[in-house]
Amino acid sequence: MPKERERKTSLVEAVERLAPSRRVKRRPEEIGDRIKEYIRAERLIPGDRLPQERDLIEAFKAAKGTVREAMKALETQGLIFTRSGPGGGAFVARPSAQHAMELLSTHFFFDQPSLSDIYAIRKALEPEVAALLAGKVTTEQLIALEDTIRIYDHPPADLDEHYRQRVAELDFHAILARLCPNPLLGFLVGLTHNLLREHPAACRIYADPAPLSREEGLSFQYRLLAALKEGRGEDAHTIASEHMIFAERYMLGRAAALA
Amino acid sequence: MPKERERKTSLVEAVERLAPSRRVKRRPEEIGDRIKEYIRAERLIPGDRLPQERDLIEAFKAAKGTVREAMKALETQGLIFTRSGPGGGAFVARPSAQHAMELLSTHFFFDQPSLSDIYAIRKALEPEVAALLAGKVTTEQLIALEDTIRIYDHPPADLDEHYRQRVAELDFHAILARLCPNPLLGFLVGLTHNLLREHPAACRIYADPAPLSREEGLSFQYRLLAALKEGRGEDAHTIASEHMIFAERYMLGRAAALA
DNA sequence: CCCAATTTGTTCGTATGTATC
DNA sequence: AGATACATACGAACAAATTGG
Repeated sequence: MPKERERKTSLVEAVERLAPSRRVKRRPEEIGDRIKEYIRAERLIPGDRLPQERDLIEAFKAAKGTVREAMKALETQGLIFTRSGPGGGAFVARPSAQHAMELLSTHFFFDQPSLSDIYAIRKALEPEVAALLAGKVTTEQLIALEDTIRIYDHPPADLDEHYRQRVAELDFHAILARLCPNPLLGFLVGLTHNLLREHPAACRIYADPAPLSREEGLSFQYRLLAALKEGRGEDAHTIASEHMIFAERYMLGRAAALA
Repeated sequence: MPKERERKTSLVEAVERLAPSRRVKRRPEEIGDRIKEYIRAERLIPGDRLPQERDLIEAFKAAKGTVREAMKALETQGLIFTRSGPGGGAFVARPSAQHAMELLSTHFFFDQPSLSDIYAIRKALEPEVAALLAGKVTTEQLIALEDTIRIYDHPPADLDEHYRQRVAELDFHAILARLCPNPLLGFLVGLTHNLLREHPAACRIYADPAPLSREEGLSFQYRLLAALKEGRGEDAHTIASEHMIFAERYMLGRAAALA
């Protein structure tokens, strides 16, 4: 394994090259930053393997626990993951939108945005998603969307199905967000869905067997699907916008009724 | 210190109450989640102190290093911070938007959104900020905004001032985002600014002494300020929207010229 | 200014778990 | 099944930082 040796050497070199400014940070932070720089400098991509724990310990002249804390921080940031066993070690991770959204949800741990705060974003962004997607949805993707609608196109038999239907309605929009050609836009819209999913008021509404006007809600999604299929971007924008206004009014009304 | 004792007891109880499902997660993750639940259950708020390392070790029957890895993960998430020395320990942190955005920047480590991806968000969201803010900006806040404009209301003397002017232009919008009564909206808009600040193409544009049409850009901000002052929400929305369209066209044009 | 107490931060040696061959 | 290579967890000791006398 000469490749392994080269990499080891270059890590040590990289470490020694950037030697100064000791002790301005705590050791694990410093090591974590160095490893980040190393990933950049070596142009490592997701799936690539990092040096072994043992080698990192040697390169940084740090204890196992310290290196492990540094790796833990990188793992929490979603930058690496680890596997044990032979051939195991730390690997560069592929950034996952889900992981990033969970990180953000701890940011809203204390002051959660209100329902109308969230819907202000949805009203502004989801129409853009719809407009971007018009005429660009493949047949399979359309089928997936229709399958999702089918979950909630009929009255629920029990409370459990009722809940699953409400989740599926969010899923419909989440699928659109994932298909969005603008990854940032898709990410932000997905984030609003995540915030809704764990919003206390929204959870109460979803769990409550509400007298929702099924036809009115469904008609938006059917019309949206048709507009997407036929590439009518402006129509898709308008429909999505009306849908969001409708959904917000419904959610705020239910929240007031339950409170 | 009876308070300290109660808290300790309730941690142990909380740990033992939720005892099942061992070994589905790795130990530090499990401990980290438990501590999060503990923070929720005890209604701890930013500034409150968590149990000492020693007590956590005892409560979870784990080794010091394991607990430290768990705390490191929470610290990385921006949920806690630690101090050493007497009276030190782990404390619940106040969520910082800056920290959260830095976490996200590692998510866009590999595939950065394009300039037009970012401007698609800005075009949709910044007008909303402007509309929300109309008539709600205090005199001091208006002064701060005017001070920022004054940084770039005149031709730059040298390349360095030119760069600082471009940064100040973003700052103007960042100030508006911070003032935004919808914290989620403010956060997301601030995120787009952060993405721009570290976007390679945007950095090149900012560093380049470009022939920008100063008057046209400035007129947007003066008109916006007037609309905000006089509470004309719809006007503010329109002006911000036009400004974003103008800014995007400018940025895309410069990017093409530099590439 | 230093000394002592307290609490986190770091190190080391060892043992255990886990996946691969 | 057994050997190997790796991460994971443990426990005791020591170092550094911070506070108050």
